[in-house]
Amino acid sequence: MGASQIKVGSNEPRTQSQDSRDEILKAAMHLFANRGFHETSMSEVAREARVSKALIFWHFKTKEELFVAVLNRLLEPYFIDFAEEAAAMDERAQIQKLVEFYLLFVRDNASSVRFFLAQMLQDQRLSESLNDQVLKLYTGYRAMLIELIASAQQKGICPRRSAPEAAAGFLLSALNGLLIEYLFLGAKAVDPEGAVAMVGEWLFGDTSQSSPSQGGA
Amino acid sequence: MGASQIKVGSNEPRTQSQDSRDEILKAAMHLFANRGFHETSMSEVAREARVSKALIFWHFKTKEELFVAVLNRLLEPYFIDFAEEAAAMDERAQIQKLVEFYLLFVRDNASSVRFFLAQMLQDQRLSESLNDQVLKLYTGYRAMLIELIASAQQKGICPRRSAPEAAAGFLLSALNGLLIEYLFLGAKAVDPEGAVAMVGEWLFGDTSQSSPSQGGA
DNA sequence: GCTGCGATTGACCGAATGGTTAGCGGCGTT
DNA sequence: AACGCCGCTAACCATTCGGTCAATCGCAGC
Repeated sequence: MGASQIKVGSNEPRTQSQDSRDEILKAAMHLFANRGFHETSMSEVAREARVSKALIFWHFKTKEELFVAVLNRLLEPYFIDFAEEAAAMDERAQIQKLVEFYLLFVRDNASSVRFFLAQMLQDQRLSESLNDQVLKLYTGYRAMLIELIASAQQKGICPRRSAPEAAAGFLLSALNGLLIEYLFLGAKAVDPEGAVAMVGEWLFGDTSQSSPSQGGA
Repeated sequence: MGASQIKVGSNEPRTQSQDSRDEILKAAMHLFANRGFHETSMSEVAREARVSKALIFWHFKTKEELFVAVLNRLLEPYFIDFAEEAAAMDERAQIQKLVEFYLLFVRDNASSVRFFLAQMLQDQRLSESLNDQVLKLYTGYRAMLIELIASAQQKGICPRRSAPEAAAGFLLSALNGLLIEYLFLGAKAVDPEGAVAMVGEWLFGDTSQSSPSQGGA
């Protein structure tokens, strides 16, 4: 229905097909992320993308192929390099920056994080590639933490004497716990600042508490 | 097909209908927990329960009704009272027991925990009642932790000076983090003993490490 | 103007879905 | 022996699913 009329102001000459493919991906992202794989039908995607169902199958051979395309698209913002952000900081500041970064990212990408988590929990077969990539992210983050903690311990900044691996594992668990707490209870229950302060207190024996309130039942 | 011939030796006189209803619930539990709501068809349930599909609709009006029945059945083992288990222990032992209990429970009920988590993350409408009950469990557990920590602080056992709410929240987050770590990486990555030791170290300034190994890359 | 080709569509398909219905066997009651 | 009810089933129903196909549309090159 008049799809050829739509020519939103994009000066760059993209093939018309790229446009429709993108529209389909956008619609599929939205639907898959909010309803999951099995609960989303190709007809719904077609309707939301204002495109015929057959066109989707022209762009993507099967529903699964569309799904993994969506997965990869949603995963893109997850790959950023932290290195440039923490150029000349001491270990302690780097660790805290890392923690804050994790939590802010989760807050800003809550919907896709929720989607990935649910997807990996439920349908392991469909999300094998997803599993690999997430695991890669996870181990990378973990390795950075271990290195930072070990370095901090050597410099004597960190009084805690646990093995860096164990400390990093525990810290990561706490972060993941905050993640799911955030997913369920929303922003009201978790604030990055408080968590960062908590980590500082735990790892470095801090007692400076900038925000001493935060009671809850 | 000859279903009336099956008369497994059960001496107790339960109505035949209760038997079939139970068989259906068992099959549905298995299938729902391993595949989710939308991915499980009533015909599959019927086949696994070795019962006609119509009989399922005779016991349960709709698929959703069967589902919530399964939910409640799966939730039963989650309601236990901790009070009797920790009768005459000091706060520290109680806290550690509580932590150990949490982790052991997750390990022993991993499949249903995974199912609940995925279900709540994905389909909030269908799991409203589930949400309520889990939240109740959560806040109950949290309240116990808060009380124990506060009490330990008053007695001077716990040197950490954070607000009990904050400490309990952080501890709970760590536990939830261990939960999802366990769900993804399996038993090899998380051991309750190590976690309990870690908590002791964190909360009470312990340095006794009974199992000093456990390196990882 | 014709041709060729990438992009797009409506109509269609078999399979599976959640749910219904008419009826059947067995058993306790009268 | 007739009745009625409970437990149960095979067959059926409308709808929706993922996927296919022949037929177009628009446009570049000749």
